[in-house]
Amino acid sequence: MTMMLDRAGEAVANNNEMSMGADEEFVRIGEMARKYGVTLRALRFYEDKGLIAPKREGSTRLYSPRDNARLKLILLGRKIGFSLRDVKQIMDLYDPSGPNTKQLRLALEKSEKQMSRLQKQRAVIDEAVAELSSMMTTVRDQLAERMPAKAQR
Amino acid sequence: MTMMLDRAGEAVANNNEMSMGADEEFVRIGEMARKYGVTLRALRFYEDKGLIAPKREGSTRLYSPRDNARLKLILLGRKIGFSLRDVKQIMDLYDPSGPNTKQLRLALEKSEKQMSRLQKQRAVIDEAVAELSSMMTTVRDQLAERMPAKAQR
DNA sequence: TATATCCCTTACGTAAACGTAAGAGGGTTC
DNA sequence: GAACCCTCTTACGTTTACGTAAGGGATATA
Repeated sequence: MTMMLDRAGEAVANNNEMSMGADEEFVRIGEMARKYGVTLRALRFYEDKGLIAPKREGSTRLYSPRDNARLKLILLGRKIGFSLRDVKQIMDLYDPSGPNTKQLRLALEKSEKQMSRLQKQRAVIDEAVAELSSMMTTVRDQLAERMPAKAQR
Repeated sequence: MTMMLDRAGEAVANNNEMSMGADEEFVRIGEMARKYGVTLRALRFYEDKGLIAPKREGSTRLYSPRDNARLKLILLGRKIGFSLRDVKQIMDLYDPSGPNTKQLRLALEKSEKQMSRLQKQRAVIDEAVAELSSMMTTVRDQLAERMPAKAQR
């Protein structure tokens, strides 16, 4: 039942760089997790799926601002119901030196499909709600019948 | 890709009872499947899960009108988003000789919970739709920027 | 008898996104 | 130096409702 993340300490204690160079922009997995409200497992999972690739310091992951941006995109994708595969396909098209037209087109295409899926889902849910509430009425009535004129709660 | 059911013939051909007694009310799995638009696998699965228990003639399943009613309930349950477990728990409370108050209560309780789940789901979907459509607008704009004044499709 | 239909059981496969356990390696602190 | 805290890898487990394949009877028609 422990589905919470590690609840890391302030992670201020662990800082290997004595030089304190201009690399405060890199954060480790724990901070990343807290920052975005995801678990360590999730971050490693995304990496495993090729969605993000933090640099390493030994075996420790270090996330750059760019990695932050990628994670934001991942989470946005999840929020709108994209699968990780979808997100990856779109991200894979990213080219820092170009208009990224293809990427944008794919994103738009997938978005349209997702939009219609969402509409359908909502329709299904609405139907379910309708059925359910009519059923509840029926059940309540039946319960009422089976009860002497007592408190109806 | 063959997710269709067996497309059984009219099942009129196979009728073992020469006597033609008053048992036309019993149907075999194929007819049952067609009648309710489910697969044979599904029917067997429900049975395996203890949701329905057709009588047997040898090894062949024979569904009574009562089994029909049960299946209807199962499908209704599925439609409103109940799990098969939920449906079973409710069905298990059925007592032909009684007011079935407990059953009705449980059904109502589960219904209320399900209703709130559905509401939440709808909220999530609505959020997703909102995010998605704003994203689509952005993407479209970016695409427009990257295009000489050509056809916008 | 060959072919078509229907039925049966057993049992592995599937999808998605992680959860969770196990065992172990640093660095820090009291 | 024991106790913490953070991090790592490997790898099996979870959820739900069937899909699908394999191998085999039974019946009925051509």
